[in-house]
Amino acid sequence: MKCVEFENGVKISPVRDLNLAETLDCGQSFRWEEYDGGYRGVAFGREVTMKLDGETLFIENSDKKDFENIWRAYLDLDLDYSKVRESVSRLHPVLEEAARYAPGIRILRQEPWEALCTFIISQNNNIKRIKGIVSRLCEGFGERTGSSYCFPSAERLAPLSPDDLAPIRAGFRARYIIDAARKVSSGEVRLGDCATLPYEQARSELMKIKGVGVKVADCALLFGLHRIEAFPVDVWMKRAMERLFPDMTADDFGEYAGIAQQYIFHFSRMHPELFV
DNA sequence: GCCCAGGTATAAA
DNA sequence: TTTATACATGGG
Repeated sequence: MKCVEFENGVKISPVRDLNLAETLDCGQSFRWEEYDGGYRGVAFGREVTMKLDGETLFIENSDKKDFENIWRAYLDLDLDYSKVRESVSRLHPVLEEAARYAPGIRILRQEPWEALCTFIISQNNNIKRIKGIVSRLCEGFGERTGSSYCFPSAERLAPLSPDDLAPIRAGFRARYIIDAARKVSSGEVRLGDCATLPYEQARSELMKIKGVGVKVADCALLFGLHRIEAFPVDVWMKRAMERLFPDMTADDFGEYAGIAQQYIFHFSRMHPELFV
């Protein structure tokens, strides 16, 4: 995989098993928008536009250093997803179909705090509205970068009260966001340690936060701390499990459970009629 | 108006 | 231990 700089960014090739729409707009990050034939968004304080032409990935408004420090890991480019698909496809024929349906899904390595916070917002909510709330949160409290705003840090939100978040219209989740910000910034919840703690302990650590149950904890672990063994089960997955995998439990999905879950989640969203 | 949305806290059985 | 309900908001 080679990375070379051009006027306004970097181009990387070859990049296989990546589809930007499937990866950036499949319900794991809520901060990417279609823009000029690609996707524009902010992560780790950098606003970039990503475009894909065949097996060449263009990251505009970036450089070699940021690619190595941020985007390489963000897009999980060092994991061979062709092998992952082979592996999970062996588990179940429906999983094979789901993986073949969206072979360009990759699990993002997002900022842990952003993943935690956005999935707190996600509870009993829909993706369109989650995006709106997250966008207002960034515009209202994040620092500017380029034409957009960074995700506000836990330290920035910790001194606020739930009422201060009224403008973002997060509803009952506002107090959960503040509780999370306080516990993360004070170190009462050691978010960084959740990358290496045993899985059950990492889950418990996050569930010290009000409004964080098993689903939100698993999403934060999977999308923010790259614990790909985490297996978030939401209402869709519950239905999919009952309907399509009645003989399997979360443990049967193996080391790539989180990735398998995302194939199924995306597939089930695209084919809701199969999940009545 | 009613129902639902990448759930969880709380109370009651 | 399991099951029912409220929760804020907005789109269908």
